[in-house]
Amino acid sequence: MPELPEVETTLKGIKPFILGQKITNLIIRQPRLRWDLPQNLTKLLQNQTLQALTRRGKYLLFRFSAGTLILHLGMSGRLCVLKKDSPYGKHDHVDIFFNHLTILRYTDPRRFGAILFTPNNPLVHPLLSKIGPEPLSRTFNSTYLSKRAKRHRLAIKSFIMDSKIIAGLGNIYATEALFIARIHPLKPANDLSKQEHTNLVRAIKTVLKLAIKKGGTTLRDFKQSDGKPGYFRMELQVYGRQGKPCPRCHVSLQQLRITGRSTVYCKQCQPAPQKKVQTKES
DNA sequence: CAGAATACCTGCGGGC
DNA sequence: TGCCCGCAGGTATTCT
Repeated sequence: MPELPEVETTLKGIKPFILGQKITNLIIRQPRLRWDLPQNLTKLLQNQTLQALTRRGKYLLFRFSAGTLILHLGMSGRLCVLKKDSPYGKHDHVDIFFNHLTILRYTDPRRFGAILFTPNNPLVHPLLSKIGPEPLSRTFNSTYLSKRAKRHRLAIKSFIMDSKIIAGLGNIYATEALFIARIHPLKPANDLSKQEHTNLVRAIKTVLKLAIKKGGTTLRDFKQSDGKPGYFRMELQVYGRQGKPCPRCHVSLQQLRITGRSTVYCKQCQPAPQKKVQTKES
């Protein structure tokens, strides 16, 4: 469910309903997520007014005077805004009540998500301190990418999915960006040319911006306050389309597995990397 | 040290 | 219909 654009969509969807509002209560039905919820979370948040809601990578940051709630949606997490007394389901683990009448509900079947609290600057929290630049910021550029790639021989797809290199890029968008940039996902990161780095940076920004734009249309779901999640529908060019024709050249799309993650690419548009030949002399 | 495998959970679709 | 298997948008932790 949540890659960077969906987290951004979630943020935009819930923000107008809860910013400046005061937390009156919490209902915790399931405290066991990736890590157990803080024991005293209700006490920490009670009577706290939401001062700011921001995003860092795939983490949502809810700032209060006492500190910051750090929330990650994991693989299957969702947040939605509901009216009080809305019926809850099996995986609706946490309800945060604002002004007695609005519920911010956290739903997560797989419970890979996380909810943490820090009294300090969240950006120095161990989970956030090592995250790379935001892909849509100016600091994420080809100079940065080629500099970081120099030391790494691993597949470019794994490289750009490393949050220490870039914040928030997941399997779908890594796959899509490599297709757009016409780079084979297995190409070693330090074998990319300067031009390829430039193309890849541009492709990442393009695909994320477009996805966020499309996610914007789902904001209506949040406004309905009816418990429906914000769907994120978009036109994926290659992800999940293995065996189907490449949208550019119509050759059948290939699938492979890179460090456990399914990867789709076009063998014609994304030519296989040159294999390095080991010679006796060198 | 880089990079790969593993672990955490539930649900779903396909094959039998 | 039901069981078993593999797979799923993430990432910290453990291993080699």
